[in-house]
Amino acid sequence: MKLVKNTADQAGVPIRSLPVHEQVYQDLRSRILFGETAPGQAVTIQGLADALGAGMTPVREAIRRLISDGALLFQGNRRVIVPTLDIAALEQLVFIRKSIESELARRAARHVGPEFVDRLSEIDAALDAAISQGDVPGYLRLNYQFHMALYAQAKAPIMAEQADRLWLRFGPSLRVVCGRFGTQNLPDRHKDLLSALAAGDEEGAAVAVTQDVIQGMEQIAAVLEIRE
Amino acid sequence: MKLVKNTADQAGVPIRSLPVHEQVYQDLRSRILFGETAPGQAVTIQGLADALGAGMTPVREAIRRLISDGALLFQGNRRVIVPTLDIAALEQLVFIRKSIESELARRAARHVGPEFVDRLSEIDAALDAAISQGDVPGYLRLNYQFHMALYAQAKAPIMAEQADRLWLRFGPSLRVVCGRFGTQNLPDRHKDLLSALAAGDEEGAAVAVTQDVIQGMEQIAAVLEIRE
DNA sequence: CAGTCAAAAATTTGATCATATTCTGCTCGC
DNA sequence: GCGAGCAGAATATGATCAAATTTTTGACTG
Repeated sequence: MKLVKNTADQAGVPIRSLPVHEQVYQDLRSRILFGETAPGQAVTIQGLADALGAGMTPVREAIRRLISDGALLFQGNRRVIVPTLDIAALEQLVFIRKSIESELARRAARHVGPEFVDRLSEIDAALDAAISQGDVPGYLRLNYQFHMALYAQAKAPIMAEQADRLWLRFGPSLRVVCGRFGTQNLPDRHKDLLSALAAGDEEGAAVAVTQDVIQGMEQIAAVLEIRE
Repeated sequence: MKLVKNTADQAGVPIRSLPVHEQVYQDLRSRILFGETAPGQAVTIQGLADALGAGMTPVREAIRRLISDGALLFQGNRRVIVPTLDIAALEQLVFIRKSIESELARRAARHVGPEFVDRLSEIDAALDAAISQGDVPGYLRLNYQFHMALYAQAKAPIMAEQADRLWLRFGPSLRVVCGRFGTQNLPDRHKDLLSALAAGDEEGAAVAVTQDVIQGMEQIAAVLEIRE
């Protein structure tokens, strides 16, 4: 797979060609976030460079960013892996997520308009469809998209970025959960959230998100405890 | 300034030579954190490479990491600067810091022993000395050291890392505050914290840290409002 | 004739790569 | 088992190309 260096697309509209290091970053990030690279799996610079047809300098930069994001772990030697969650890490993630994401929901509820609720509902409908079809990758992507759309509405970019980064830490494990339990018993807290948003109920939105966070993390915890 | 490539120090003890990109990262990080590079100031890859006597690849990696940390800002073109805080950013930082750092204090209080309180007290004494001598860099470093030592004791590495990263965002502005107001009117909330810790009072520790956070952020806010 | 704006050259800086070097872990023979 | 050497992978450099900024220059107008 060769990355193109495009200054204009075929329609003649000048598309800002992203730097290669940015493309590699996005690519690798999404692979990790949606569990395509499993926890524990090693990531090599040369392997990635070869796979993406890029030089090693951009790959190197992408990997450093992802290490800083917590999406990759630099093991004292020169080895880089996708980190494996343990109970202690998960417990900390729950605390931080509850604090930040509930506040983001609260703030988003302050800025919603009807068109926004519609858009979220659309995503949620697609999400339900993915669940009933057992489409795990689709579920993971839409769930992420749902939350990020919500947080973008909060008009608190720094908080939203923090939340976003946290998803990189448990994303890989979420995939493992779905691989083990399927998509059937994924209760959906999003309906509560949508009605709270439609009513402009800040606290209701905060509670709904908190519930969603707890529930998701509990599923991961269940898998972790089995593995012990 | 040339970075040494040491496999052993002069005493013969094998010292693990850090990779150049790591050295550059540490160096630049501490410069930003303690305000040696002012907010708004541009950071160039080649400039840094020349200044540190390093190649551009390691410098590049260090800069990417710091961008991911929020310590540097990548401006759409290819320019990188130390970001300038605004009120909205500061408000978000206050919220996150209160949530995370108060919890870290709570957890640290659970794990303190007398020797730890002693060590913190030592740092605090040095901090007082720096304040009374008007030693701004010393104050900034010791204050950071005080908080990080506390958070390390909480046995919650992920939360501590999040907190650490946030300091990179307001550190540069703290320096500006001290440059404007000096070190004299820096009230010190650390005494409350120390006695709470010594008493094993989790909530007391949490409150003390929250107060410390609020007070520090208010000082920055005051400067921001002047600048408007 | 002077001032201003714009175009173009020059310089600075960023992006990428190919390559040399060093380090790590592993294997094979003793 | 244990140590030397080997394969592979990471680190780091400098060269090269491209993009952006700055400076220079020149023409046109008032």
